[in-house]
Amino acid sequence: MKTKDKQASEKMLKTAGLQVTAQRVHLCDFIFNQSDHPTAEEVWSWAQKNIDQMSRATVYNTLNSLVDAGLLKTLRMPHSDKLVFDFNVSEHFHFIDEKTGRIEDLDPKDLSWSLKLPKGWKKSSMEVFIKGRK
Amino acid sequence: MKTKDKQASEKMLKTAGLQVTAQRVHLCDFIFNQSDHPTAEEVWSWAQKNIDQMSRATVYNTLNSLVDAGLLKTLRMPHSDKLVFDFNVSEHFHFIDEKTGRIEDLDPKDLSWSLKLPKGWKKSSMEVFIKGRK
DNA sequence: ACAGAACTTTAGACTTAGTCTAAAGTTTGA
DNA sequence: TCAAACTTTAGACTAAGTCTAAAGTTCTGT
Repeated sequence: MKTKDKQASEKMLKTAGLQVTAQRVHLCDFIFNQSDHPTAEEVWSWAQKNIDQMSRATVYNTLNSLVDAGLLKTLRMPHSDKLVFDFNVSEHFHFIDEKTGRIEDLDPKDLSWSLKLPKGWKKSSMEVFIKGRK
Repeated sequence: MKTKDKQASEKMLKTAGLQVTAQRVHLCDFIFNQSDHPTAEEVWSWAQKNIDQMSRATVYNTLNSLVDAGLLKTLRMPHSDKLVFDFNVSEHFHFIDEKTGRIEDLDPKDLSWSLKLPKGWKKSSMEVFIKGRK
């Protein structure tokens, strides 16, 4: 791991109020610098190959801590039973390539919408998945 | 099961090109007349209580056959790891009540939207989940 | 109506993704 | 520096769903 990436991960963890541990720093480096919408199992399988000591529970604990700290969001895709993690935590939508299953971010500016909910219902968040081909 | 419901289920199965069996007729009656966005496990637990002979595999087989035949759609909700079945197969969107987890259909007329995809990308379908409170 | 083919159902083993446990190790802060 | 708080670990466990192959049911052609 590059020194600057290591330092960036450490800083991010600290800023988020999380303890800095070797395992978390390694995982953050992968999640934020080397992966794209990874599933938990992808993170775990990377960790098994690339980190000497790392248990499955630590992977899941770390992912959950990062979500709780607001550094990651979880997505559940209509086409798969796996939980997906997204380090883009600002509002945006997702495109799923039907051929490859690959997930791409869509700029929220590219979807304009207006919603009329029944009286008294209040929207707090919104998920949009576009399926299609490239 | 009411005679007219039984006949309706039989007709629906036939029309869809599926063999009519006692198990499928029972399950269809529940799915189409007595449930609302059920999960597979809800269907299975209903079946255990209400049908003498019914294996878990039959519940899943039947649900999958109904999906293949276009009579049901599957949904994967962002907030749950369970597959949900929807007998409303026409275009519509979903509202999830944050308090209860309950899923409500939204009339597609109540969400107007326009999407600008990158050159060459083609949308084939779209899922929208609104989370909020009532 | 009958035989054989095709399809469906069954119990229970299996798989996959993820959680839990409790003991050992690490980090923090007075 | 020491204790409290937090984190990691291996592996058992759980939940949701799939698979298997044998037995049962329905369909098709005559």
